[in-house]
Amino acid sequence: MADSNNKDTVKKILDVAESLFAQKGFRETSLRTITSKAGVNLAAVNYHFGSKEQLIQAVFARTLTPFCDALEKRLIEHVHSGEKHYTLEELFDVLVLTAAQVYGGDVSRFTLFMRLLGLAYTQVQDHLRAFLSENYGSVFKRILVHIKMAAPDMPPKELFWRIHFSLGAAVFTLSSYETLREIMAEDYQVNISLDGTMKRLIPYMASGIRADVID
Amino acid sequence: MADSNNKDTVKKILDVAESLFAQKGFRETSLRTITSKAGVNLAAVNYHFGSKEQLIQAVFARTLTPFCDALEKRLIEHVHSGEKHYTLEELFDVLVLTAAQVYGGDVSRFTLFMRLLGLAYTQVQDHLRAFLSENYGSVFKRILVHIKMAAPDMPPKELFWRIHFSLGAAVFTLSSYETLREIMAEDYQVNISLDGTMKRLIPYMASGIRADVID
DNA sequence: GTATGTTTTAATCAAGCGTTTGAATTATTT
DNA sequence: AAATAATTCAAACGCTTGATTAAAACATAC
Repeated sequence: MADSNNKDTVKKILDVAESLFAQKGFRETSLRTITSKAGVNLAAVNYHFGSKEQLIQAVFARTLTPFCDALEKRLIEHVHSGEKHYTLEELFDVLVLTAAQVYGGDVSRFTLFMRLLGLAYTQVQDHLRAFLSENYGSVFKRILVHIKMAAPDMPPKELFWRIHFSLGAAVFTLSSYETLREIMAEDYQVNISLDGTMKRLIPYMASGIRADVID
Repeated sequence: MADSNNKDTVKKILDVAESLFAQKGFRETSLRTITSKAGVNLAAVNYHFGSKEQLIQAVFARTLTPFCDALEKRLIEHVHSGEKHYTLEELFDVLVLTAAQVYGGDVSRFTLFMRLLGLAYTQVQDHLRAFLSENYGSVFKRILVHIKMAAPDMPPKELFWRIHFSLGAAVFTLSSYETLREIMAEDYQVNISLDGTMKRLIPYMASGIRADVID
């Protein structure tokens, strides 16, 4: 079993696929482009992953699994610690911190992945949606519980909407981060960081969620 | 010149293409699917529009042109009227009203188009981005001016970010409106309307944009 | 050093794509 | 009614796609 070479090929494919999927989308990235750019044979994808669909899922799992595990651990620990509920800002901070921890400072890979997450919402990949909800749905539900504790006075329906508004703001912004960065540099002569962008998102989302309910 | 039949074919193609593009994306919708569903010949697209790319642009133009014209007219009129600047809420209301006017109550077509707008951001279609910015960039800039008047104390960079956060919230929410509606009905036994959703977006975005700047 | 299982390779397959073509059909003009 | 222009049609073209195959190369174990 040539494990060293094996892992090389698998990793090379995952790296290139992640990058190309984020740049072009799933459908518009061919296995030929991936394998040639990774310097491996065309058949390697089907050999190591089974199919293109399973490669897509593997790309998500590689990042999502450690992130969700780390996040779940933090959330559970906080409940067990007996400390006060998170505020919205604290909760969002935990998300950002956990993301930073998992990515270990590799900003461009993080933005790449946020783009992928955005694509997962907008591109038709039924197998992906099923895969994500099956494997990571429970963590999402756990976050929901913490948001509800942070905004106890908000009517549940209203809260539901505003969480989705926030999700949209975050996914949309982070997935088009590279473009926005360029515009920012051109129009405002300012270089912004990903960290800074996420920090800016937090007060926006928190304030939006807490807005007065008119109804 | 068989104009009546011509317009029929053109309209049939546009209707079907709009719907399919919104459901599946541009790349994953083939001309064969469009033409067969529209009941016209495969070659009709290339005959009437020139290419698939130009068909995509035509789908956007059909809705965007009347919308932007109507919006521009309203904004200019308000400036000339000498009344006070719009508040953020009033400005967003104008956007919603104009959209409703252009769509004339056809909610499903409106949400369809919002999905398309979301796709335009996330799918790689350089020709589309160029087409949109060339034809509708001036209207976008005009809206920016009004937002700046509505939030005069906000530092321009911060405002820039928050506008994009809001754009993300709106596009994301409205483009997945149908799905959210189903979840809402299931989990909360409530039927929500598109109008109601947009109305809910307004205080969220306005409050988010006005959040305290920490810097 | 031979045997065994794993990985890589090049070639090929069937299917789907956007586009083009030239003839047939339909509508308009004279 | 004849001539002309616009539209529709079926068929084909060249190309790219994901997947499969059988042979070659490689690593590991005995």
